[in-house]
Amino acid sequence: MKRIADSTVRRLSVYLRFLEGSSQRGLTTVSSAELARHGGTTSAQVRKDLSFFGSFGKRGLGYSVPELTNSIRDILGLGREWNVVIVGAGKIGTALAQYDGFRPRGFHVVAVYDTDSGKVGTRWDGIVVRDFSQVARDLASQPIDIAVLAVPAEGAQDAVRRLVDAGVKAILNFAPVQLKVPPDVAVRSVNMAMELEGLSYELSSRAR
Amino acid sequence: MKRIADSTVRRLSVYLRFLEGSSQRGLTTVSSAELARHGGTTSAQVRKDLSFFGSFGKRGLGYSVPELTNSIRDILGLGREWNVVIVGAGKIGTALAQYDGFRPRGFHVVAVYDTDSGKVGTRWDGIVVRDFSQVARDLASQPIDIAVLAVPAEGAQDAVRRLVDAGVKAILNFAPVQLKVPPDVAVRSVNMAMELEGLSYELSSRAR
DNA sequence: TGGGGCTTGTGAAAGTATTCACAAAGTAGG
DNA sequence: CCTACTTTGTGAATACTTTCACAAGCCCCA
Repeated sequence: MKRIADSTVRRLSVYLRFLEGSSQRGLTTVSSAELARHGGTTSAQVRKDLSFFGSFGKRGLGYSVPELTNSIRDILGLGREWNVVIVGAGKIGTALAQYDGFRPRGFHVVAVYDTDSGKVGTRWDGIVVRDFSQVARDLASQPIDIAVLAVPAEGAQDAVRRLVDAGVKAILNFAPVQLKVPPDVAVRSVNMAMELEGLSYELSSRAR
Repeated sequence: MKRIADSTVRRLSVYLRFLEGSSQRGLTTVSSAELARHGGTTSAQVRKDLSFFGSFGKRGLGYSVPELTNSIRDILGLGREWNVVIVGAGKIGTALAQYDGFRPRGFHVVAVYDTDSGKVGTRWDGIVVRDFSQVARDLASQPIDIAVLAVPAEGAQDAVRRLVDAGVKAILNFAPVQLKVPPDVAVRSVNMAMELEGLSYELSSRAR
C-alpha cells in the first residue's frame, strides 16, 4: 500500500472533529466544500485525501456524516482502545495525565512514571506515579501502545532507549530534543519552543 | 523576498538548539554533516536551508559555532524579548505559565488570563491571573506580541476574536480546533489529540 | 608557494503534494 | 422519464521540497 503523507493524516483528524460536531448538530450529510471550509483547505484536497482510502461519498449529495465518521475512525485506528503511559511527572506530565481530552478518543492513560523517589507513590485522579526503573517489568505484564515523553531534555534520549528496549513502538515526545529511534518506532514531537520561534520568525519577517 | 517554507524554519530551530549545545561543549566549528546528523536530516538540506538567508560557512572548514548561532538567532527574530500572554488558567495554561523553557529564549510571560472569577486574582510564580474581559484595556497600555491560547475548544474562536480585536498578531493555539483569523495574524497549533491519532494511524497501518 | 583534501553553495534533477478541471453519477422536480 | 443541477472521484498540470552532484573556495602541510 502506498505511503500516506503525514499532512493527509493530520487533515483526516481535522475532518473527524468537524464530523463529530456536525453529528451533534443533527446534520446527516456534508459536502467536501463544507469539510474544506472548516478544515482550512480546499474541497479538492478533501476529496483527494479521502480517495487514498476509498470512495465514501455520493455524487450530487456529499458524504453521510455517520458513515464518513466511522470510516475515518477506522482509517485512523480509533476503533479500539490504546494504552498510554506518561513518562515524567513534572508540570507537563501531570497536566497531560489529568487532561481529559484523551479518554473520549480511546486513549487510556494506564500509568505515570518518574525517576524522582519523592514523587513515586503519589497519585492524581486515581493514577499512581510509578518508579521509572520498573517500566520494563511493568510492560512485560501489561503491554502498552504509546508512551508520552514529558521529561527534561537531558533525560529524554535515555528514557527513550529504555522504553524502546521495553518494546514501546510509538512515542509522543514533548522534550525539546530530536530523538533517535529504530525505524520500527513511530515518533511525533511537540516542541513549544520551536512553535514560538516559528511565530517569532513570522513576526520578524513581516516587519522587514 | 521569497517565502520560506515552514519546514525550513522548524529545522533552523533544531540547528540552533544543537549549536547552543555545541558551544557549551566548547566546539568552535561544525560542518553541515554534523548539523544534519543531530537534526535528523541531510547535509545538503542543511546547506540549502541556510542558503535561503545567506552564506555563513567557510569552504573546507564548516561553520563557526558562535557566528552561525547569532545568524540563526537573528533570522528567527530571537535578538529581542517577546511579550507573551497565556489565555486560560486551566491545567495546560498553568503548566505553560510555570514552564521555564520560554524565559531563556526571550519569551517573557507577562500575564495569564481567565474568565473564571474564582481563578482571577490568584497568582503563580509572581504572575497574577487577570480577568479576560480586561484584555483589550490591558493590551492598549502594554502591547504584547504573542498570545498562547489554552482554553477549551468551545471558547477558543471567541477568545481569538477578542485577541485579534485587541491587536494580537500571533497566536499559539493549544485548543483542538481549527482557528479562523485574518491573514495578517500568524497562528501555530499544537493539538495533542491529533498527534496521538497520527501515532494510532501509524501503529494500525503497520499491522496491516 | 603549490598541491591534496575537505566542505560549502547552488543549479539541475527527482520526488511529493496540491490544485485544476471535467466526466461520471447521483438527486430533484416536473 | 427527462432535464437541470449538484457533487464526487481522479488523471493531468502545477507548485513546492528535497536530493544530487560538482565547481569553487579555503585550510594545511610540505
